[in-house]
Amino acid sequence: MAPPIVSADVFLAVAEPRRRQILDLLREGERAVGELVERLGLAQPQVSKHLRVLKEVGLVCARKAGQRRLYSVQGAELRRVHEWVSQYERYWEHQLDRVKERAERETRRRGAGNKPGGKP
Amino acid sequence: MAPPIVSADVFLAVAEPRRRQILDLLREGERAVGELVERLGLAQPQVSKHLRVLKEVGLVCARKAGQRRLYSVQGAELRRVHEWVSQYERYWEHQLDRVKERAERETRRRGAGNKPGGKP
DNA sequence: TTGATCTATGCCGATATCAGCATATATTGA
DNA sequence: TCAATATATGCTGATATCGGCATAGATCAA
Repeated sequence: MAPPIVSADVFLAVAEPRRRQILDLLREGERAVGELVERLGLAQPQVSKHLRVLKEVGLVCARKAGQRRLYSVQGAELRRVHEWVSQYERYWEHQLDRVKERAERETRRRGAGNKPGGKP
Repeated sequence: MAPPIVSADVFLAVAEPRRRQILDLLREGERAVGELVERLGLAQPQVSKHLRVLKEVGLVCARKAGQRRLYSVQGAELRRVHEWVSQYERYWEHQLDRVKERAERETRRRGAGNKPGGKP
């Protein structure tokens, strides 16, 4: 994986399932690369590359411990994602309201959908 | 944009800035493709393609109104994103705690970081 | 210093994605 | 039926991304 130049974007970083997995593992606490490799069943270089992407967007940080690097979550950047997606809460909360709204849309479609009364 | 075969994934769908823009516009209410084109300053085919992706992951739905298609948000799928990212709330809430934790890590690093007392 | 371990980087090929352009497919109205 | 409008789809080239593999760099132990 060549040095990610463009993708300094949290949304993109998190769109990768493996990277979400890595973050989920790190939520348990600091982990060395080797431990992540073991638990992900992924090759070591791939894990290092994903970690690099995560580091570049500020989602993880690393500290040296002997010959190992211990990575941990630095999740502040996820706040942007949380704030964005939270704007859509009303679309899954109050599921009953959604059903109702859907029904209304149905009605509208059948009733005044094309044109109020104008049909061949 | 060829028919997206693989990317039936909400995280990926939402990783695209334009698609988030589209959703944000649709949050104001139903919109026809043409209106989105106008407000996004993007070419019509591109908008249609992004809408298709959003539709395939269930983030929007369309209804016919004359020769136009009115798209609206169907945000229930975003719940998955919200739930995932919410697991990381502690990383940006209580900023003071974070500072404290960071300080502790610093201490650990300096104190017992490499090896308790073993240093050239 | 030498060798072993742990991690990062570089290169490769396959695939996906995006924008741009042309064009096909409705749908409406004359 | 024919033209106009609105939207969808197909094709193309440029770029990004991912995994696999080899290897470089760092650190520790003897």
